[in-house]
Amino acid sequence: MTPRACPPTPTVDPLSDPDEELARLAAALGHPARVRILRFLLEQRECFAGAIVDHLPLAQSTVSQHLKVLREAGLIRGKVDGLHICYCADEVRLARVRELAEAMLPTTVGGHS
Amino acid sequence: MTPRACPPTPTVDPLSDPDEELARLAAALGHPARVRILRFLLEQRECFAGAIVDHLPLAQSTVSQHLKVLREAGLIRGKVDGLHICYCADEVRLARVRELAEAMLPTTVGGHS
DNA sequence: GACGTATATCGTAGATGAGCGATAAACCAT
DNA sequence: ATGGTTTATCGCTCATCTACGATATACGTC
Repeated sequence: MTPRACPPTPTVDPLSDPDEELARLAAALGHPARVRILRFLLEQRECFAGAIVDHLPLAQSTVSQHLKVLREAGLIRGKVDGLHICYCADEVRLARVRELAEAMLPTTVGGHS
Repeated sequence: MTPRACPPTPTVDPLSDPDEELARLAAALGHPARVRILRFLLEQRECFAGAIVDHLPLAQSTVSQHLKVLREAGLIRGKVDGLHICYCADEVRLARVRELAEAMLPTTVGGHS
């Protein structure tokens, strides 16, 4: 019974170089805590930052730092909701990750004979 | 007329934690030079390390370092061929990246109405 | 064996990242 | 305005990453 999905605010500077773009996205995913945050957000659909802090064995400031990295990569979005900040995964952006990963692999592994 | 595909030697310690696994793979992809190397290898199907060095604006030792990171992540494999070392992308491992990325997204973004 | 070639590793300097506690900023309630 | 709550930012330390030149290792040739 979550109130609402976060509003669309995907503002990431559009990289001209696709290698750069993939590298940046991958780097943002390159830490287990950030993967956990992302997975948690996808499970919960959305939640306050405090819930994420409670969910991880890290200090509040550290989690906030990881959230910043994910935010700057465009993978999550935050919306102020009174005292809290409501975070949610940016599924459009995640789809882009998938798209880039799929573009790297011309065909599925299929026949390796 | 490439001599042969590299032999299968995918020896990466099997991580129990899928978050860790994804984070490690993403971290290996988290540098533009490494993305370029990987894309180059997929285009060329396989090539000697020297060709990769020539293809990038980096010192030989730096490229060798990046190759090591990719190797340790299991994303590429190297086979000694006389004086050279023949590198190729490990498509099984790359498929795993895709698999993990897809598992993160329960459904495609599809309907955003 | 001596020499040239190809690749990896070492050593180092500078940049970036991870983690924390402390503090600031923004908000709500009283 | 004061005080409590939530999140972001600062300052710091320690570790890791990136890049390079120099050197080591392994191979093929002579």
